[in-house]
Amino acid sequence: MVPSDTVTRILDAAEVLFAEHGFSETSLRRITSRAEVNLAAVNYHFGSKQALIQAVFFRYLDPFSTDLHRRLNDLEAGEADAPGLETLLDTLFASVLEMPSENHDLRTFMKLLGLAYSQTQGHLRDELRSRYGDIFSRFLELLRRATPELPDDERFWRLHFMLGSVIFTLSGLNALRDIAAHDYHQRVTIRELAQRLKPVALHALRAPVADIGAAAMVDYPSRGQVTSHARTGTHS
Amino acid sequence: MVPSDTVTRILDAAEVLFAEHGFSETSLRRITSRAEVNLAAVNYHFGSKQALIQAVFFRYLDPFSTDLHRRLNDLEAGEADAPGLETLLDTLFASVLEMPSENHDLRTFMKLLGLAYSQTQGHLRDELRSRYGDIFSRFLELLRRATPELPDDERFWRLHFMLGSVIFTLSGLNALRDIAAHDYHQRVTIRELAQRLKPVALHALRAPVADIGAAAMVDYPSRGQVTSHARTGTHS
Amino acid sequence: MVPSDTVTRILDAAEVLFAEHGFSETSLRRITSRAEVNLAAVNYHFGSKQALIQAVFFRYLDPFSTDLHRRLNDLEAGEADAPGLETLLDTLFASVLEMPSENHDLRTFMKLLGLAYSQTQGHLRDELRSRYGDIFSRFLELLRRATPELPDDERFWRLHFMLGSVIFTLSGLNALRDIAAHDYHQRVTIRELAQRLKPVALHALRAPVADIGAAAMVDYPSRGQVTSHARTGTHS
Amino acid sequence: MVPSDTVTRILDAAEVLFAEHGFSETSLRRITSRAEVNLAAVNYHFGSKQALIQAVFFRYLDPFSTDLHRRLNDLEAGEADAPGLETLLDTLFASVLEMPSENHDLRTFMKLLGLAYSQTQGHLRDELRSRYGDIFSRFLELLRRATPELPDDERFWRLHFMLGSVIFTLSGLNALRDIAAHDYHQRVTIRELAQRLKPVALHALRAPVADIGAAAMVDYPSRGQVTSHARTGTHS
DNA sequence: AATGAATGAGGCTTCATTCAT
DNA sequence: CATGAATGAAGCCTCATTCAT
Repeated sequence: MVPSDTVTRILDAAEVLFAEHGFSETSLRRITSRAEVNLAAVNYHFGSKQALIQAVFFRYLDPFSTDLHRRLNDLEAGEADAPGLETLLDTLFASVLEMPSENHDLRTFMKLLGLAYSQTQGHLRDELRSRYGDIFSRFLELLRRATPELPDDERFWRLHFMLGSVIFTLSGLNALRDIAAHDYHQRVTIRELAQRLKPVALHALRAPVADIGAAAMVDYPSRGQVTSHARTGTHS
Repeated sequence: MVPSDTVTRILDAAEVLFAEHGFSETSLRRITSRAEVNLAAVNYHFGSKQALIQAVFFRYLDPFSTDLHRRLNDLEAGEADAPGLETLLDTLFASVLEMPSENHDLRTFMKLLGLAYSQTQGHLRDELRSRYGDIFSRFLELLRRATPELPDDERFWRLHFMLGSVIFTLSGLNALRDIAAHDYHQRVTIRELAQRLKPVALHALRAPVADIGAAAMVDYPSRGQVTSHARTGTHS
Repeated sequence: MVPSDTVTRILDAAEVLFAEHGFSETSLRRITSRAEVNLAAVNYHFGSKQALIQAVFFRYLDPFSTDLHRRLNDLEAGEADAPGLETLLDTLFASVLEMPSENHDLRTFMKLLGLAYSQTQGHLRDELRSRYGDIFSRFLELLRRATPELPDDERFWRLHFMLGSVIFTLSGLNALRDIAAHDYHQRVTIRELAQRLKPVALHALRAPVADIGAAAMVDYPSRGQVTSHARTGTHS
Repeated sequence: MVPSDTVTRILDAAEVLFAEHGFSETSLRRITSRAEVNLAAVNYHFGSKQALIQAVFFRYLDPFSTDLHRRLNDLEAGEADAPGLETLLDTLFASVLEMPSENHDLRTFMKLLGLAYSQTQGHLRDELRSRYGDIFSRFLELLRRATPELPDDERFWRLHFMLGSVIFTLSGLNALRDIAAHDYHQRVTIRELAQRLKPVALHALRAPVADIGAAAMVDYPSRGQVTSHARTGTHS
């Protein structure tokens, strides 16, 4: 069951090139050329380009999913109460940060994840949902217990706000890092970014809930009325 | 200077198709076919596919940029002090939400923005930066005055966290909305989402700053140590 | 509405190569190379290889169908009674033999027709049926009146026996002609073959009808019983 | 000398798939997949795809050839005179109809035979001619004695007319049978078809011989002269 | 100002075959 | 005896672009 050398090399090459140029923009020729492998090998081992794309994700996410499950098991076994929000986030961050450190690049994968969401790869989205829906649901349920004050729908959206922060930032990390390095003379690591993100995420999840019903009534002010518009009072 | 009917129809078609399928995945044939226009018209009027992509963005962002400039003018003219954080966000949201209401779809554009960031369209990123760098810098400066407690680099990253929330959520809105509608029996509008996002963004920007130097020392716990790991204490 | 030079050259090349090597065995590369035309021209002008195959047939059969209709019109206008069997066959033969003599090769087309039947080109068969069903039905109806003594089903099968004779013989004509030339020192033309075929077809159609019901009972003799088997008596 | 199970399964699968889709259109992958056999097995056991095609035919035709030889032996041993035309045809039909009844499908083979003639499988035609030329010649000689009134060349062509009827009809039997079933509410068996074919073949072979020399002079009438054209008088 | 025709490049996939094991 | 892996060639098709009209 050990993946052959050829398979691994194709996956390695595909991973990097997809992350760098996108799926459609990366031809099989380029992948196999970089992997120093016959062009037909992709179709032989994976069946199609789409299947290769999925395989790249599976190789990353399968161990991650397993690891996170195990960590959540530990978490639930160790404490009487449901884990708190901070503990939960720490666990998630730890799983994400540690997992691929072995031989893969986290940034690469985050870019892939960003691509997966933005490029319309319907097949991918479906496959990911069906394959990793369980771990996602499990985490969401723990998050629910850790934030009982949030209505379900509000929690759903905030989770995706957070997800967007992570994926967007990390997937565009190269460009952003260049800017940051230029403007603030610093080089950030992913670990540092995680440190920065944590308090933001915590506060974001604990922010008071806006009264949507009322808010939906409030028309945003047009130009020229800006200074006198009614405050919605979500933040005292 | 009035764009010919052909030009407008191409832009309209391109906008929708790009948002729906991505840039590379949308052929000029499909665009011109949908626009009921000759295949050569794109190259005739725009010069190349890349130029068309840029034109789609300019048509959206030019009025937005102008509008936001005007609102910020009003803001600065009306008050003695620098505008507060909430006012600033309200102004931004108002500009975003109002702008395309004339004849375009905000969601469509947000998907395009998401694509622009994830798909490696180097030319686009450069073009956007040089064309809209001014308004971005202006807003960032106002944000700086509204959040004097934040170090510059921290503010930079948090702004991108927020940006990620917005773009990610809105660009994947269709899919997410379906899930939300199914699980929580509600249909969200973009305006509602903005209402949900505002308090989150406010609190995220105002979250205490983690001590990165120290945090970088802290190794994330491995599996099995989860329950006893040292809390980082970012949130009391 | 005049087909461009490119279109004509593609059709000419395809016609010959298809007849010579079959559909699947003839690549578009070979066709366009012979036609001295760009490889992409086939897809530009016809859309696909299948469409090209159909177009080759249409170019032949459309004029033939029109011509035969006109001849049958003349036939029905000129005589009070329904035309006799021999007249009918003469008309068909004349239409077939005269039609493509202008600039095409009848033998080539007959080979194509043979291919169309034997190679499993489902799409072609359907297309031909729907496009030329009318003229076929019209001819069949006239044949019905010319052979009132035949049951409908018998006529149907005999017509296909005849069709098989024509198509099979003409489609394999090259090979057969070589043999005939070698064994009988003669070179046959298609016109001569038509002369040979006519009396055969006439007598075949007028052969007495076997009693199928009874015949079906009769078991064909096994080996060793040959000399004493019961004659079916269809021909005295 | 017993063919291994693998060989048999490959032949069985190939036979059906070739008949159904043609030679070029049937890939070795499909054959081996249907036979549940390793992809390389074909090349291992047969050497090449062409050799497989030939093997499929040999498996059918070798027993048939043997059987027909034996029947002709019986025929010549049993009667003083040369066998009559009808007896000869009966013998041929009996051999054809009985042979494959063991475990193969006659219709399948007839489709193969049709393909062999129309698809340009040069190698096949040569191979069949050299392998079964003897039995063909023997039958032709008996036919010569049974139809002494026919010139040799005329007999040659009429035999091929007949052959065309058989192969064309049987190779397209599925489609034709559907039509017949729909139009005439009957389901035909191959045996019935043979019953129908016999009188037709008999009369066809016995039809008077056209005067080719003269006929070749006769120009087929053009359109508009149809009703008044000179009859060629082949059938009084 | 606009277009129909044409093209070179390159896309993914499938093929029959080979070879080391 | 049999097979999984691999490969070079070739398949059809689509692409963005150009150009004469």
